[in-house]
Amino acid sequence: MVSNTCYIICEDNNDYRESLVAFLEEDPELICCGAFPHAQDILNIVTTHQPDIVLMDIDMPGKNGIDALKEIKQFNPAIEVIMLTIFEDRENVFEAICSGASGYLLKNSSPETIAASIKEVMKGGAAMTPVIARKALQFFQKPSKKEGTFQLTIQEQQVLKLLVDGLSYKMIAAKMNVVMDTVRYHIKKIYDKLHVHSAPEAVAKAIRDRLI
Amino acid sequence: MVSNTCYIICEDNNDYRESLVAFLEEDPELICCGAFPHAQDILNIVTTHQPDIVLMDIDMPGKNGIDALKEIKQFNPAIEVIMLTIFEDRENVFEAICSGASGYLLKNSSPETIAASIKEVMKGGAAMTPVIARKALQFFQKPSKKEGTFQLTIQEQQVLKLLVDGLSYKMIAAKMNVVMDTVRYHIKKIYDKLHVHSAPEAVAKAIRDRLI
DNA sequence: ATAACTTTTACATGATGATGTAGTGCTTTA
DNA sequence: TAAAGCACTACATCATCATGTAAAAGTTAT
Repeated sequence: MVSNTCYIICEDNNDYRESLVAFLEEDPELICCGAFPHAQDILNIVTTHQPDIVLMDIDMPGKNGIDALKEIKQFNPAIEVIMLTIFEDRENVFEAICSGASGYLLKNSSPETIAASIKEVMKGGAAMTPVIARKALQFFQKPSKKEGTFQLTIQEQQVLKLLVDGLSYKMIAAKMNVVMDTVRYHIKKIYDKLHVHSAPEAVAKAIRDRLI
Repeated sequence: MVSNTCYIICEDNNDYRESLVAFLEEDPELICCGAFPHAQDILNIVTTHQPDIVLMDIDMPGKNGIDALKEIKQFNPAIEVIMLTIFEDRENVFEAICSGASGYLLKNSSPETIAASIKEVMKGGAAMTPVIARKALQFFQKPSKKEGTFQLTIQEQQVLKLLVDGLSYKMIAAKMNVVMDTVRYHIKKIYDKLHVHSAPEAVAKAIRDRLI
């Protein structure tokens, strides 16, 4: 069973686009069903050409590749998108990944790598160079106790966790087998340490700073 | 300039551990400075053997690999850790990545792949099979409006955002140029839609489901 | 245009939360 | 051992929140 993959490419550099397509033509599994110097009308493009996968440049005149990516994913999440770009800064990588890109390759990648990446993505994998992967991972490696966990005691951490889970003072007290006043005591100290003055604030801070 | 890499391995399967080490011995750049069938005393191990990188199994008798990973990273974030395991479920991958693993490989990876991964990590990259990478990426591809944004109206979204920012009803009312009762009205509806009964709960849900 | 719905406002009330003061008991440290 | 610090408890008070009912005002649809 031969499964061919139909791809389109949006890339404003004519030389790069054409030579990449020319290379990929060599591979019988990869079928180019469209090559465009922009992503202007991306939704029309994908409805018309029905690609399995889109190779998308970021920096293009008119609509940029990340906005195009968002439109595609909103329109049909089943369409895979690999970003193909010269930018490898945190912001672009983060934006692209969060918006649903299945891969992020630099343009200086070899065409062989790009071909292999397309196939990996079609097999349910993600395509990234190791350095990009590292950047991606760093996004959710908790900088948690970056400020030293705010020095919360065990009980305070426990109370905070239960607070984040939406429990009332009364319920927290029950869970911890203490009296409500004890819970108040701990919560006051939590507020002081987190520099907040209400439960919603504390919860937001706890989650965002990954204290819990 | 030859830069040798010193690694240790924690892996309870003797055959696997020994054959992997034997293979890696072939590579003059990779120096095994310790091989252990457990991670029991991991902090002592790393202080004694000073590895650049640790290959860590997850399922081991005594201390599991993820806990060991956490200890290592807390002790010295400069030590790279590659998880080497048979588990590729969401939870383990997520835990490992969040705890600072620089790589996550399956044990059925070829030893050549493992050797290459060690070198990639030492060059500042991350080591993951494409499928693992895909799982990792999915963690922060916003499932945002997975349940249809909970159908919050514009005002409700606005109120929710301000609530998450820690504002009181009074402050929210002022910001939105409405009376406090209006804020109450919206908040009640938000609670109904989110199936919660308090501000902390709403805030937690909003942040976790990326509604804001 | 009228019914149906949404948004805004008002009023009321019981529950919960935020904060302060203070006393007891236990552990740590000088 | 005395001082200091932390955890727990108690009591008090005012503010804020959660919820309900209800009535204008504005919108949408038939």
